[in-house]
Amino acid sequence: MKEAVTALSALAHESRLGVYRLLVTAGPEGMAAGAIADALRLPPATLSFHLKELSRAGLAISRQDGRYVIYSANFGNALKLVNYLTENCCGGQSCLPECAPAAETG
Amino acid sequence: MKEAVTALSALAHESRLGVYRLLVTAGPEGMAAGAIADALRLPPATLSFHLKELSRAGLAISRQDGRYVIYSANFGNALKLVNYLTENCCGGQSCLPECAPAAETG
DNA sequence: TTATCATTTCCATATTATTGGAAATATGGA
DNA sequence: TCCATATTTCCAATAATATGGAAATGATAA
Repeated sequence: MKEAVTALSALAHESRLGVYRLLVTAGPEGMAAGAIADALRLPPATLSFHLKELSRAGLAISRQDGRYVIYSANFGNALKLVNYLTENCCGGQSCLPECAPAAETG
Repeated sequence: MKEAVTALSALAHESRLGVYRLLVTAGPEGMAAGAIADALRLPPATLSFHLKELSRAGLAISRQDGRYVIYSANFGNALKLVNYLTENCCGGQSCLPECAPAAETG
């Protein structure tokens, strides 16, 4: 529950939802922070703040790649959230199948 | 997008997420505000505030029934939100089927 | 080491959300 | 009408969150 609230709070912001959706689209290879900033026209400090929120909430993962920090969506946690929201939706059991996001890493 | 942020904000609170899940469990017949307050041990003014938020976000629907105001989950919008979050998750198309919540009303 | 680029931290400010008691409003019954 | 019950609005105190420039940190290459 606390986890779900944290994840929902993280997504409940126009910039962060934009970042999250961009990362979902980018797939497992992810995007560098600077590329995200360019795409969404956010100042570095502001983006960094939002990326930290998404990471803290378990919705984004970062890895260092040279001078760049690459962010990618954490598909597993995103789907845990979706399942949590739809629990009991269709009479007790989730109406959603497990989603298998592309497993290739990088 | 604005809609999604509003819905996520509405769910991004422990009390409101509790109310939403209670309503999902209650199904289309819904629950009176007082019964929700009892179940979650929330003072009337506080619950009213949160119910208004959920309604404003399109996640709950209210109807008057005598002296009671009955709230129920808006399954359609909840699933629109879920689909929005998982768009492009599995390579372009949603990996979720349409959910058909019990259609009986009341 | 020095220069350069990428990202994060610091910080003060501004904005918005949350809380719940008390009063107001709405409904139905006697 | 008058009473009891259900819910909402009012309000003011409190708390949490968002913003972005400037400075600091981290990483690489020459």
